[in-house]
Amino acid sequence: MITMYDVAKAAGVSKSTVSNVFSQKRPISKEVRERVLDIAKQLNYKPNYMARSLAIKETGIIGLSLIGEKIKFSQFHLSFMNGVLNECYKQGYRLLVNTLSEEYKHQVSNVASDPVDGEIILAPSKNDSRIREKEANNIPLVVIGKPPEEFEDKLSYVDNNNSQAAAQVAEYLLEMGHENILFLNAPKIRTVSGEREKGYMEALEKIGMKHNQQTILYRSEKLTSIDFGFKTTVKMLTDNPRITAVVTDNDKVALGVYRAAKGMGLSIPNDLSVVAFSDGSMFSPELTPPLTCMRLNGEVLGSESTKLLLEQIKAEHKIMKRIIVPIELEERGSTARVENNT
Amino acid sequence: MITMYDVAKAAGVSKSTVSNVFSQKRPISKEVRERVLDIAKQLNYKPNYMARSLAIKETGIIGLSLIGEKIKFSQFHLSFMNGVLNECYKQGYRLLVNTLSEEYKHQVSNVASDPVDGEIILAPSKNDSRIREKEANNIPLVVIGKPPEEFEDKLSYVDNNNSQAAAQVAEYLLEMGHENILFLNAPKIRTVSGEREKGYMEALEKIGMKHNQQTILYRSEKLTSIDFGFKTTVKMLTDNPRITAVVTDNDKVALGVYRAAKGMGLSIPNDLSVVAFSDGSMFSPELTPPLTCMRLNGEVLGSESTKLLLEQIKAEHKIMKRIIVPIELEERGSTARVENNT
DNA sequence: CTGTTAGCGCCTTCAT
DNA sequence: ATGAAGGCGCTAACAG
Repeated sequence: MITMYDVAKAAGVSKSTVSNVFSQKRPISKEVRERVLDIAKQLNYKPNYMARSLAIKETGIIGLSLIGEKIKFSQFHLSFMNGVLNECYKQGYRLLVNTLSEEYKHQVSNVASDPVDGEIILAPSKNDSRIREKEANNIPLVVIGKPPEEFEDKLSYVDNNNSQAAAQVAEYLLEMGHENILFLNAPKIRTVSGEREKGYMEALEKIGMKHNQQTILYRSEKLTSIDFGFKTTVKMLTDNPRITAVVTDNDKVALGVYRAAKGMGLSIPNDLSVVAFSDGSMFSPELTPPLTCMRLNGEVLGSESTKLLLEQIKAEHKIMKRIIVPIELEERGSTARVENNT
Repeated sequence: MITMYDVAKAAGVSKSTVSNVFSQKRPISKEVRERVLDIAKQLNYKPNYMARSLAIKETGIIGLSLIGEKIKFSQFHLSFMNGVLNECYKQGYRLLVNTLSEEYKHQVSNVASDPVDGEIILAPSKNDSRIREKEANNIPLVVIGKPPEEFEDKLSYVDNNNSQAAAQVAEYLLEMGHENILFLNAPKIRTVSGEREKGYMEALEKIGMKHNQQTILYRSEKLTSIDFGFKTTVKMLTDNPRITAVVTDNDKVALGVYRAAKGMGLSIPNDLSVVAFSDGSMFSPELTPPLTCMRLNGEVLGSESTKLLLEQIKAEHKIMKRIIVPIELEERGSTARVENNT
């Protein structure tokens, strides 16, 4: 490997001169610079990224920590990453996708700091070791979604108006005459599930409805979204045929609901209305009619959180900001009024 | 920042002992190891990634070099990344998504090596500076798609059977009676466009058809895929109404074709058949009927290329392999026989 | 404007 | 099984 020293020697200058030619941190006479650059090219020299990072204590990389179903990206992740990358690109940062499992991380050999200047954490859980760890090491952090309570006043986050959105869904369905609604919520350990439940219940209580707790179910992380949607719907609709609407955590769960409805001979939206929290970008021939959704905007979440993180990385002192990205109801074909003649 | 030295001092041992506790490169007595680990936890110590990488000359990171439309990921990229990440995950590597523009890279300050052990390069162009550069620096490389000719015998790649697949499309359409076919190919600088053209033309010539060169068009990188599909279709079908089929580079181009057909009052597939090279995962209400496609398998491409790259990184000597992932025709609703009574 | 001297935090010989 | 010393390639602080 060819180093700065080789270039310096060949050009008849000192290492620091070569360093400064590349870093442009101090003025170098034109002739010297050109000579150095010329020799560097001849020798095919490139400054070593790691050595540089070690010296300046910056990596120019931000991390994105995802925990997906079997680490598979969904449409939402895709939009999100597009937002993140776009902003990284503008500001000259790179993105490290972090999907190393907790399990793997606990191997001693791998308990190392991450090569990043900051990190975006998606879908925090109630006792998230990722947050605890980064926070302890003073690594700039932006969380997507509501952080666990103990951290809520300590870090920046970008979130949707989940509570309010859930209330809106409830009001929307109630207004259309639905009284027995099945809510297939996110896994209980995700902070988002609590937010949604809160808004949802408040809306129901506001109109004096004694809502049966039983009809809010939380996905287990052991089940895939599709399975959860399918199995739960079959079971619940069999037990309680008066259910006329289902609200789901995401579009895959909704797909499971569609399949269940089809299997049970129920028509959407005539017999069953479906609404999903989703970025609305999933279309599949199976998803007919098109899914009414509370439309998350993955790309905006991605770009906003990245801006926030980079701002924090560059800032002198710690700053805290919260950004709420509103999600709105997008009515498509999967919801309808309840027929009076039931 | 707390370093190895601090831990060593607190534990009453030497730096190298601490180092070996973490790296497990040489045996350490149980008591010492536990004491060190204990103190490390108390002090919240984590080995520094950059320092470690500098010393051992490994990063544990692989790079993925993408050049998309405005750096936006498509469905294909998504599947591809899922394949890559899955393999990274299994083998304990991390993924760096590299979308820094050429333009940006040319700023002197940024002409630095990448912090990766190897790189996957997507969609090579005929004179790809990315390949040239990595190759010159002896960085393990896997290319997705056919590399430029000068490198074809020098590096590993994973490709689809593009030439053969294009021939199959041609035969398929000819067999259904189509004689005037519009081929909206990939940009000319992408090596894949040549591959496809080759197979396509051979198939046409085989049945003795003098095919008019004019009907193969290449997307300009200045146009978005959708615009290219739309504008070209409108123009070509206006000039030559006898065209009964369109083959497209990807599903977004196909979407443009659908829009054009709709605008011109043509029905798909009755008046116009459409086939796309696509991973078949794009569905949108606009894409009705479902698109017949030569189905790329992004996930397999991703995982195979990653396996190949990691194998190469770990290998003692340079190895070269080629992997061909077949793509097959998936007939859906957008293609039909030509009516005889034309 | 340029050179010299110390590190950055870890790993790696070579000792013991 | 453990220490001590030198080096990975670069930057930074101080000189001039």
